[in-house]
Amino acid sequence: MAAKHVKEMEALKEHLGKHQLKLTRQRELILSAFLRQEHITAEAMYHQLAKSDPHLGLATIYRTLNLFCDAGLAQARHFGSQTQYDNIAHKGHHDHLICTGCDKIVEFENCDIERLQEEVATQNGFIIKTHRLELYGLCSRCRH
Amino acid sequence: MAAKHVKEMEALKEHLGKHQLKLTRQRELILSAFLRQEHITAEAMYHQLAKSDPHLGLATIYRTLNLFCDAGLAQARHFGSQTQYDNIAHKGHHDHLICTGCDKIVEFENCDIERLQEEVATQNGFIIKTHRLELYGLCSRCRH
DNA sequence: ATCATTTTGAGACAGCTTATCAATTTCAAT
DNA sequence: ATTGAAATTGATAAGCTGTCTCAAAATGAT
Ligand SMILES: [Mn+2]
Ligand SMILES: [Mn+2]
Ligand SMILES: [Zn+2]
Ligand SMILES: [Zn+2]
Repeated sequence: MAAKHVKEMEALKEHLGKHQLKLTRQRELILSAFLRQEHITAEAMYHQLAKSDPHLGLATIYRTLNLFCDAGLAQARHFGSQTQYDNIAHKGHHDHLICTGCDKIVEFENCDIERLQEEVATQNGFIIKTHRLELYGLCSRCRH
Repeated sequence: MAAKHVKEMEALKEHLGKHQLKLTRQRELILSAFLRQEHITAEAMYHQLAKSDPHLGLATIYRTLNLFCDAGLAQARHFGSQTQYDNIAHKGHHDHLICTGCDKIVEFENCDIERLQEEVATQNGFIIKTHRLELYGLCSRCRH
């Protein structure tokens, strides 16, 4: 319990230190809840945490998840109308397959695609900083 | 002038006919303005058309651009916070390189990437219906 | 020309996220 | 341990993009 998510906590503390930010009870709480998820929206986390912490504000959730993005622990992804915060703390970069039938999300990684993306960028004089690749379709179960 | 965009106009009329919709002055006007663009937001088109047609409503622009999507002339893409309507009337499918410095958008097409996407989907039991691939970075000019 | 149906324009409304600001908390310096 | 400047929080207002509402106008089949 005490040894859980220590590395991520250290990463957060390092970011806080570099930017004159403070470690608060809320930030610790939200971090530990966030690290249990694969992807989550601010709203979903708000309702989840409200059970044990009814006074935690939605704005604080948003602020904190955005802070995690700055710290490199999370990545904001716009699936549909809401922002999903993706837990990339102990996962590398990855992209997503999204089932439009049941909203299932599958993560994948493909070096060949990444390499071709770089090629395309170079051909056009660009240097890629980020990218988004989302494949929308039907999973095996929803196909029927 | 009169022979411009005839094919797209016919495509629109065909769609209207099939769906009991009517051809209006506004739809003609918005179509001809839209076909001059590569990508445009509803807001941008609203301001552009307001010069010659101050009473054209923003809701009408949205409705009409969405109609073009249904008719296969346009495709909605969510870059950042706004929806860009992409003129795909006489272009096939394509993806985008986006400069975060100057907002320049370069279109590209890469069959190898598309093929690898299909592979990834198949491996995971998915059948792709659509996808989005956006590469964000700096163009040659903005790199300095 | 008639008239049922569709469309329009203006503004209200909705969903998601950020800004505001007084009160509280943190933490470095005593 | 106490102090106090600076950062943070929570409640809520505001912002932004896009859709809905509805009375008035336009369309087009007859
Ligand atoms: Mn993910
Ligand atoms: Mn395009
Ligand atoms: Zn599914
Ligand atoms: Zn640029």
